[in-house]
Amino acid sequence: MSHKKTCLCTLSELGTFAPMTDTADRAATGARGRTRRAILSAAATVLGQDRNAPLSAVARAADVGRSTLHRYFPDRDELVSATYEDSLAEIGRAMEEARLHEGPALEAVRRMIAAHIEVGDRVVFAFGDPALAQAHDTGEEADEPEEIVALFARGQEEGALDTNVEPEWFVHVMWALVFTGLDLVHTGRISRHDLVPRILRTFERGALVR
Amino acid sequence: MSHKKTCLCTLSELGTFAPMTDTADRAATGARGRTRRAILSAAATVLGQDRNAPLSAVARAADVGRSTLHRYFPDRDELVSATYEDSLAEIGRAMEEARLHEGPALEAVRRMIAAHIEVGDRVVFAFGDPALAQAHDTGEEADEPEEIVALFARGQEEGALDTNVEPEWFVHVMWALVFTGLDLVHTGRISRHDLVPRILRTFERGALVR
DNA sequence: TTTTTGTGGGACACTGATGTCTCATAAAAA
DNA sequence: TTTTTATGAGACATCAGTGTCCCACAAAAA
Repeated sequence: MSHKKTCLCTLSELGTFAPMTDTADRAATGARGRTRRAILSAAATVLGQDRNAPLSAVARAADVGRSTLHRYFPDRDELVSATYEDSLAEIGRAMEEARLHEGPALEAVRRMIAAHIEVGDRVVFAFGDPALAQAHDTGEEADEPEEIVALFARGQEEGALDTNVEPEWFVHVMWALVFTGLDLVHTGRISRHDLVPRILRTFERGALVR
Repeated sequence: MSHKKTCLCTLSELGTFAPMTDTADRAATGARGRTRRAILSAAATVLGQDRNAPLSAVARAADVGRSTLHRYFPDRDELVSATYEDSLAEIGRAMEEARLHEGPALEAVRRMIAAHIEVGDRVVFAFGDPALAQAHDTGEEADEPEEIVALFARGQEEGALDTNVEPEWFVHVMWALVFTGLDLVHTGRISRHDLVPRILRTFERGALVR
């Protein structure tokens, strides 16, 4: 405590860490956590719409100063990374609630699509840009989430889904419908209420009348 | 001809127009037209992938100098406008070849989707960014092309397509599948050969097995 | 109270993209 | 040939976005 002002070296940075919670882990504390979540949420929304939006736009949407944003995420890359990971976590939570392993696969698919719409902003951000998924995850995995592919595969095994295509194709088709649908809602062409049933109908039965 | 060097005023710009073809219309002449088309084609491809790509990237893709690009299209907006109009024209030509008014609507839809894939780069550029269509066209029309909406509507009247949704919905679903499919081809996940049949199958019959 | 923490507002230098110009050089037309 | 046309390369000023600092202020904790 006595070296606070006498120390000229980079130890002054310790002042930034010391106030952290005793558990010494991430900044989940009241004020810090709230600000952090506000920034991550705003980032997903703003950068999901326009990947090249200026950071000032993110700060404005999060209702924080640009200084504060840089204080939490030093540069753009770190913000994007953190937002990506946070989005995956948020989506994962929604998937858990959808209980993908329970009941018939077809009904699980319906719950999953509805869950995707609920966390639409995160989905658009995380899966809307192919370059993102490939940049993170250390490039080892495919960019289609395991559990989703598995669910579609189960649907095929149960004889409910078309087996003429790979389950990965269904993942991308679902994303495409979700992106398009959310965009139509944003631009006010269709109501949010109609979105899920419409996507489900088209996804399952296509455009043909029977 | 005698005022070429003596004139100091902006009439010197006439030197740029005088060499134009006698018909005094657009620059469709050999060299000029070729360069112009090369730039427009490259712009559709590059800007379709990344709307914020630097103009130097467009110039490189078109195999012209950045100076030349600016000579044809003074600023970014003019390039985008010209590329948009050119893309619409190119797409329109593809639609004509598809003969949307002939035969059963369902078969016309199949020809139309195949035609979209053929001019994929233009489709991605022109219809991939909602803001584009809304910025041009003097904002009066809807951004779904008349003829395409009409074709889907005809499909509904003929009893071939689902009448529970507006024909405009089909337009966006088709675009979504085309964008996704082309992206999967670009990233080498599926072969170009399989693309059209796969999109048609999913678009018409959906994911359900029957 | 005093001290610590979180914050916003500027000011600043730096960088990449942009748009304008000039000049030299080929190719095409006279 | 000479003249015109189309082009690429480079220099240049400008601008928006970025990242870094510093300072003052308010809320929370001591």
